[in-house]
Amino acid sequence: MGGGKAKTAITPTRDEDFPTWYQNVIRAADMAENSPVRGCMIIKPYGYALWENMQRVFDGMIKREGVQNAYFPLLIPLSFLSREAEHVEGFAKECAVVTHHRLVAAEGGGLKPAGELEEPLIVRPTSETIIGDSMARWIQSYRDLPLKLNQWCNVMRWEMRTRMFLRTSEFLWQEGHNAFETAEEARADALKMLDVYAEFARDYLALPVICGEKTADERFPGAVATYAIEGMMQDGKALQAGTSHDLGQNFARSIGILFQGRDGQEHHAYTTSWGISTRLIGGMLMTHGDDDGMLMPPKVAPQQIVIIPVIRDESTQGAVYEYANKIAAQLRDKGLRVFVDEREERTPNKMWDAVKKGIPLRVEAGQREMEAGDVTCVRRDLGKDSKETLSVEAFCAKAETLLEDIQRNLYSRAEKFRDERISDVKTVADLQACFAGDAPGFAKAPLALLDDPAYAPLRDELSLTTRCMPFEDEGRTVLIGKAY
RNA sequence: CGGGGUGUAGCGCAGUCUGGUAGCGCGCCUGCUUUGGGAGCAGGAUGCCGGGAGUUCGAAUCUCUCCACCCCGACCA
Repeated sequence: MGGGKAKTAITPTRDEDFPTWYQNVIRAADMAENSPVRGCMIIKPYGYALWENMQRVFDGMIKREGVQNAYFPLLIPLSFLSREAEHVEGFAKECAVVTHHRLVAAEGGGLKPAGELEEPLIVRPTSETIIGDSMARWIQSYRDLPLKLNQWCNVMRWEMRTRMFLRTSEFLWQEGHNAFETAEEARADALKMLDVYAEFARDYLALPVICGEKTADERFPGAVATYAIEGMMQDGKALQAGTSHDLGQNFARSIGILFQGRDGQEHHAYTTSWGISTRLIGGMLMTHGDDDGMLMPPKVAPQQIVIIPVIRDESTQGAVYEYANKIAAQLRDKGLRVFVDEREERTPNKMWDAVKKGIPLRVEAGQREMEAGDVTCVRRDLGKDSKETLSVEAFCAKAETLLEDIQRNLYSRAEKFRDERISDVKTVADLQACFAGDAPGFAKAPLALLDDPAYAPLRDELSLTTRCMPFEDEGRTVLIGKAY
């Protein structure tokens, strides 16, 4: 290559302007777009297919943990929210409120609400209170415990500033709500569900995450303890990718979740709640994406393999399409998700579309391959240098292994990136030096550093946050970084 | 809620200072030539220039006034 900069599919590049790059990857991959409603997003079919795959995998994982799915209302009576004092304080400011019902024609055209509700309803920002209300009726005896419920739904938080997938006013998630007889069981469950999150992130989304407990000021409103998985994005910032809360008896007390125990006495249940959201999609983008666009982890990729029939002259089109579809059928028999790109579009554009969408494996099948019984394939993670031509049989035999290899590669390079950007610091001065540069990553400090009087001013000046107290250090350290 | 900015074709923007028939790039449509890492040429369609009021013979442009959205902070999965 000459001295010129390589042409990238996405401009600006990550180095030039990370936030703009992020937005442009979403658009280039056709995952989502802004909606007419402030702060909300439209998830397009390609983005939603990714979410569906994530749901399918994760739903199976929690069912193995004995969790049952249910569905609770979108609207929650205002009075429910106020039951838990800390909870109200944490969420009140970001609630959307429904105060009226029914629309009638207004004078001068348009519509106006007709009746005012007796009690305002809030659009759920999370459902501890309304699910707790049902739990209070469903749980009577220790024999009803544990009760493990989950719902896949949308929630709304009226955020000041929104960013696609990472923070939107409405987002999709799962929220799990479990109830137990003892404090120990609840604590173990909160930790267990965090483990499930870590496994999901690591093994399916190829996201290396650090598991830990949140410091008191980062805790979920109303929780006794909040555990989180934290990821590092390619700009060095932290992303909280999932949380699991030990709610102790706080919610049970305020909502009245009581059961008669083995001792014949009434006791408050111990509850947990845990959630992951479409934010994980933003996390995957910022972890795996490159200057040519998205990179989908094979295990959840909407399309694992794209086959691009290369047409040189129209007389061969039918035969080449047939060839491509035959290969696709063989791969689908192995349970792989395959897309044959028969769109009426120029071949180079189809290739770039596949690149920008981050389809893990691209297969080119033209007359050349057809005559030899071959395919040409390229790995998205390694780029065009990985291009190789091999027989259909050989490729089909190898496809699953290739995808597993891509999955592993995505994880290990993300892990390497992260590990190179975690620095040990001992003092506030170290911390300051650590965040002097542009993409500092995380600092790992002794827990006592938080009590240093010089810490808070520096934290505010550099807008640092404590991410978590990693389990790997048994609570002796704290991870500090900039966050999304 | 504070500070800054932008509203003009589907998208991205110029034009506004200095008023005079609405422009460019991409995309889209048609045709021909092309097609293995982002095609070329020719033709074509698309605009209440954010809304309202004013000044003027004449307003995208000047004045007033609403409105919407974006960015930076405080808040957050």
